[in-house]
Amino acid sequence: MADMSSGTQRKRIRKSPSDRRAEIVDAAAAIALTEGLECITLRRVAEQLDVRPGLISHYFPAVEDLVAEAFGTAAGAELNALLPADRAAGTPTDRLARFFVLATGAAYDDISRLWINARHLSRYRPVLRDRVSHQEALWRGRLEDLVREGVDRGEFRTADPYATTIQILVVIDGLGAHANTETGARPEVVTRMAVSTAERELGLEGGTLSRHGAALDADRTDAEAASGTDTSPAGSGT
Amino acid sequence: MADMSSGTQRKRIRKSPSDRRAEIVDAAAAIALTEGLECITLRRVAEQLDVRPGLISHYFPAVEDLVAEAFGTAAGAELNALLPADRAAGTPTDRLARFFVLATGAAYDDISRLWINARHLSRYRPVLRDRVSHQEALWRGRLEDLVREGVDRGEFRTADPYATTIQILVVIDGLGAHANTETGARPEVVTRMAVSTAERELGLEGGTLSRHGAALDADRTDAEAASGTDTSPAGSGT
DNA sequence: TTGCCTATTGGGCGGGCGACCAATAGCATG
DNA sequence: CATGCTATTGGTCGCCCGCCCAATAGGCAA
Repeated sequence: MADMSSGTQRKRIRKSPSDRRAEIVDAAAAIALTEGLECITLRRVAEQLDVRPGLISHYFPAVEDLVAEAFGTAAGAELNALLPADRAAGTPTDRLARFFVLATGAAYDDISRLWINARHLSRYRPVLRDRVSHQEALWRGRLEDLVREGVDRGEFRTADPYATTIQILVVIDGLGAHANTETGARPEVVTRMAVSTAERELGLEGGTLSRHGAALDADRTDAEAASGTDTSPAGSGT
Repeated sequence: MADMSSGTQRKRIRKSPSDRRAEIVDAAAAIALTEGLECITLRRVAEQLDVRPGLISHYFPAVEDLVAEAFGTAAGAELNALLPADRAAGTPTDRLARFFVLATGAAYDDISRLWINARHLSRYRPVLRDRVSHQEALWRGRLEDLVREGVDRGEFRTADPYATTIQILVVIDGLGAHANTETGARPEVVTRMAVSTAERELGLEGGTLSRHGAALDADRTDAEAASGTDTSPAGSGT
């Protein structure tokens, strides 16, 4: 215990490459969500993990790769939260309603910000652009599967599940576009645009999804109140 | 003509502050459109105008102000191109149809990119954020006026012109979100989403705006073929 | 316990950025 | 033509960035 004052010489902690790598990606993903993708710098990530910048460089010789990886992790985690892959989580209608509840609330703003961020940065960073395209395909695919399942079960009705899926996503993107600038409140009709589009394109009676959503929202709120909020994807401990 | 080889010592050209300032803003706006807002740096703008970086600094002590100004100029010019302020340019239906032709074509991609760029950068730059909000208000206002005029003339039918306007803009934003990443073609239904939304929300028969648009598009193409493309806002010489 | 492999450190290099300032030279004015 | 105002220059400063590399020390295996 020679020196316990300021962090003059932290004891080195040696981890397995795979653990360390995962740790770095997670830290970068957390930074991406809270501060933005351009804040993923060698020094910033290193500081977060309390290691030296060179170490980050060692695992990611090119930072752009880390940025892309971080985005993929964050977006992927959110996708799993919004549209769980397993089919046991309720009827298509229930799951779609849940999706809209989560993707329309103010809690989705961080994700909107991330998408705007990534789509813009894609202009300059090819590796990230590929990742963004990949994630877009994943989101689209997951939602399209849900739509098709609903059609198969007779809950939804659409001639072109693919086109319907894209239309829903376009509206969601449009609603999220203002996450960094919006100030005032929007008319109810606008807030409901995503749900309305889905109901219209899926041949559902107006209000169907909203009603399911309201019920699910109540459940979700109750669960959170009882067990603490653990819906967030990456652990942003302090 | 003593020295015409490398630019060893360019003759100074002295301009009036207002001229120079405008020149700087225009150059910055051009850079914003072609390369992105983060490429508006003292050195880059100076190079474009063939002056020294210090001069830019002199007119804009804080670069952020120049960035905001440049965005405002570019976005404002585009707005005037899409939705001319004067009411003599045809019936509301015609003008709205023209708007969609211009705002949906591939030529609009640069503008989409600019909006994505600005909305993202707004996260970090307050001055820019204010400008973006202001431009959003202008676009919204201009479109809303058109909608109201159409309602007054009995061409459109909507209970809430404001909400209708926002819905149209949300769809346009959603369609433009992928300007940096999109690769393949989209289903026709998706491409037509903006027009469809407008027709639905304005109580127009399906296809009304498209038909007007097709006619206008033909005219526009003819005119361009005859007189050269001069629809672009900022002169990007060379 | 000893030794080795390698994860980790510490430091340095070049580059681009915004900001600042004293010196210079256009150009209108008299 | 001479003079003065000021638009413009040229250079510097500090900051943060990505990238690279030789030296160091953690911790598992022998």
